[in-house]
Amino acid sequence: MTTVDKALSLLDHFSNEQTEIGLSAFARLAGYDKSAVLRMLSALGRAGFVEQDPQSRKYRLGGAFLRFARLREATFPLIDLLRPFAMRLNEATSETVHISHFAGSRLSTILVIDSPRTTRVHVNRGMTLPLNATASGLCWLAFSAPDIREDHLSATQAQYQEGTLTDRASIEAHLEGFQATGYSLAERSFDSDVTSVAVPIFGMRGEVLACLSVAAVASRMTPEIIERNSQLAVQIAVEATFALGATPPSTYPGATSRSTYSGATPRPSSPEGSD
Amino acid sequence: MTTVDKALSLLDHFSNEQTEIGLSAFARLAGYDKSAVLRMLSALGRAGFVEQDPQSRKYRLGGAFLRFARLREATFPLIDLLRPFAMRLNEATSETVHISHFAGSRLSTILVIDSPRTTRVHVNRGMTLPLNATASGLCWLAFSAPDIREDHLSATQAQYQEGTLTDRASIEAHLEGFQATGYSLAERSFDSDVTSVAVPIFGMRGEVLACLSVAAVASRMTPEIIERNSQLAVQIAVEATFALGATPPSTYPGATSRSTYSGATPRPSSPEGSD
DNA sequence: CAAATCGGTTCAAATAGTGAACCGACGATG
DNA sequence: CATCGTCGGTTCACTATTTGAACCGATTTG
Repeated sequence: MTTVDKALSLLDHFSNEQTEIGLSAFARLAGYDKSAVLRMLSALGRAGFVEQDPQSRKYRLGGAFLRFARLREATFPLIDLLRPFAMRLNEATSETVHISHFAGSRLSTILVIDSPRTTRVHVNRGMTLPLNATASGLCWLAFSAPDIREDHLSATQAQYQEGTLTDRASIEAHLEGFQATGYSLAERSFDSDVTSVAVPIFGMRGEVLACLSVAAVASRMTPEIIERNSQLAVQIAVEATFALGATPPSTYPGATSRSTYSGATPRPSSPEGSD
Repeated sequence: MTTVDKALSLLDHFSNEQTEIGLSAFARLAGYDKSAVLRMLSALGRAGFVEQDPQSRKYRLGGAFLRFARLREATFPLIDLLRPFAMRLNEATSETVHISHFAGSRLSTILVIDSPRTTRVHVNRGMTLPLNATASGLCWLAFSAPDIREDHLSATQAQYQEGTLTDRASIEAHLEGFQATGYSLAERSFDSDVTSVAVPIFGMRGEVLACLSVAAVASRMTPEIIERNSQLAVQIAVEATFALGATPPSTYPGATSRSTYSGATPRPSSPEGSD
């Protein structure tokens, strides 16, 4: 593990719950020596990746991320390209739809379109999703390369609800089922009132670029509705994969539904777009 | 300069013009050894800050920036807070308004609201602005701390147009003028058809958090219009500073116009927000 | 007011980074 | 179709950077 790895891993300790961290707390969290952490934070600060609150002397994420995120979307406009597909799925299901993306050893939500219903699931943009407890996480595991899957299966899995999958054998059994059907399902597994399905969007090398997910209040999700929503999701995800210039792997069950492709109508970028 | 500094400085070679860079090109651009660059890029890749195109083997910015940018805005919602002020200035002037932010040794545009007119200035979100040639850059220099200003004045300044300020003496002379009036002015200095004014928004320690700028087709910007737009900008920037919980430094000329403060109405976050 | 904790500094010891040389693969060029 | 140049990536002796225990003064806490 290089010094750069250590420095960058410091950033992983920031979260929605923990937005500011002091030097000593950082050293404790990361398990590095205080002087080492200070040197790394200074370097991160010089680059604008962290900044220090002048009052409290605590560190928080820096403004450089705004620039780089913009540049990243200019380079590879994932969110812009996928938004219209998420919107179509949202319209077709009237449920909250979100897209998550794996980067830097986290699966994180990059786009959310809320359900129009009065009772609906709220998903925070930017939220990190556990791989074993959410439909998106299980989807990512199921359709990723075996060696990548192995890395994450060997880690211990947190239990969020009674029905959360935590032991390796049952997770693997479910993953095989998801590979066969083309979508993943998580019933009251992360949140006790939420049932979700998720489907993979593939990149040009057959890797899972993102997961498209429908999240609904669990009581609404009868087997029939689950079936209908997942079919819609599979179909739209396959279209999204094609729109990205990729093709789903031949092993992907939804790949046969290419005939239903009716042309995507992505809009370039929301003029009102935030950030 | 630590290894972390070097690794992070690699990212600065990405731009809107250069979105993908190969290993050897990187080594040449950065002036480091190829093996060192490879090691640093690998570390950046492990953290999701760069990713490699599987075909061309070139490197591009990674997906982790999406997560961190979101987290940064959750921690410190600069863009969300400033958007309503930029919109008010846009409505009051009917010109393109943009806000720029200094981080990681770059001044970069974080928010743009286009003019409604048929001839208007287009500013790219995410664009890096030269300090000596734009109203925003000059504004940032004029109202930053002397030692920070010194660092950037001692660097050589690029010439973009005939009238671009490049020699240190005349830049400093202009900065003094801007400090006296409270706003900066750049006439046909970066783009030959654009004239801009910019004003500082201050943070809690009196530092320049962001610059608010009005950019217009140069032929429209008569001295009277410049005067009017800059007065509006100063007034709104002072309000924005107060809305951030800060107060402009007592030396700032616009600070006296506090009486005109009529209450900010920031909306929390655009539900249609992109990214 | 004493004890604990904070952010930050120091320096000898230990570890990680460096870079010239080298590799096979690929694409132009003669 | 052989040659040359360049590509991404690897190796390893040499060397420069990182490490962490001890220490500092300033706050915070009991």
